[in-house]
Amino acid sequence: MTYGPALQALADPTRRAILERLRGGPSPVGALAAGLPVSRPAVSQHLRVLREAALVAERREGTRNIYSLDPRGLEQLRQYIDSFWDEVLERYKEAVEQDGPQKKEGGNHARSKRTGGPQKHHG
Amino acid sequence: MTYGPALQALADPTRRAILERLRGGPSPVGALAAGLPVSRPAVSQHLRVLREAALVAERREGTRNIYSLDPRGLEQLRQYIDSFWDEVLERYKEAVEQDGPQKKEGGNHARSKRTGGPQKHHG
DNA sequence: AAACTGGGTAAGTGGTAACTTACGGTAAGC
DNA sequence: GCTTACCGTAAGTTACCACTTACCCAGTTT
Repeated sequence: MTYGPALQALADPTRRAILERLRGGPSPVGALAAGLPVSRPAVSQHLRVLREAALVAERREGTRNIYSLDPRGLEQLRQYIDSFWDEVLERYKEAVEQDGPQKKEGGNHARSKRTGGPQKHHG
Repeated sequence: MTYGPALQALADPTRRAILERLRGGPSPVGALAAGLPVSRPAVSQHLRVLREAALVAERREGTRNIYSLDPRGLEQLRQYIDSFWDEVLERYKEAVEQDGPQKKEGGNHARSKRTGGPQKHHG
């Protein structure tokens, strides 16, 4: 569970832009750089970081390197986030039990909608 | 969906350590700094970043500031990760359909275990 | 073989982020 | 009121990161 490199990789906007462009499918380096406001070597360096974080995978095809999204890094990130989710759920329930019934805020301090309140989403 | 600040906040190991310490429940600043290898002002600055990323919440209690985990930032992060998950699933299936049946690699190129292969985990 | 395409690496630079010490400001205790 | 905890902010320093240009290497084409 080495989520550190993945989190550090995702901190950079340019690297996130690279991942966004990979949503449409695998792509060689040149095509990636063509759609970004930085030079091709910069993209190469970013791809290296993303690869070491297991967020992208590399595949050689003749003279070009095709990059694609790698599930492994995303999986590690998801596990990291989810591990906090359980904690935050616990603390949130505590706060609700102590704070909700006392104040008359309608009792929906723990919102039922997905956005806005914590919610178990994985088994 | 402003996942940028949250991702940038989580890139720093010290900030992640602060969040780890908040797993056990809310805590004042001094207690947090006591368990970390940096000075108290440094922790204060980190808490500011975490607060602006909606990863922690602040509550004043007399002369001390109690910090706790905030669900909102985590929710945004989860949505961001999950948005990639769907894409990576699609690409992965494509790769398996094209690569798996042709090569005789045992057919388990798409692994069934949760760690190692992409998997739908949210409705 | 020579030329071309595609891409990773090296070296250098500017900006920024993380940390420190010093200070100021508010609430509690004697 | 004065002192003592608790904490945020200011100013300054250092280290790292993203980017650029220049260079080099592998594979393709004619």
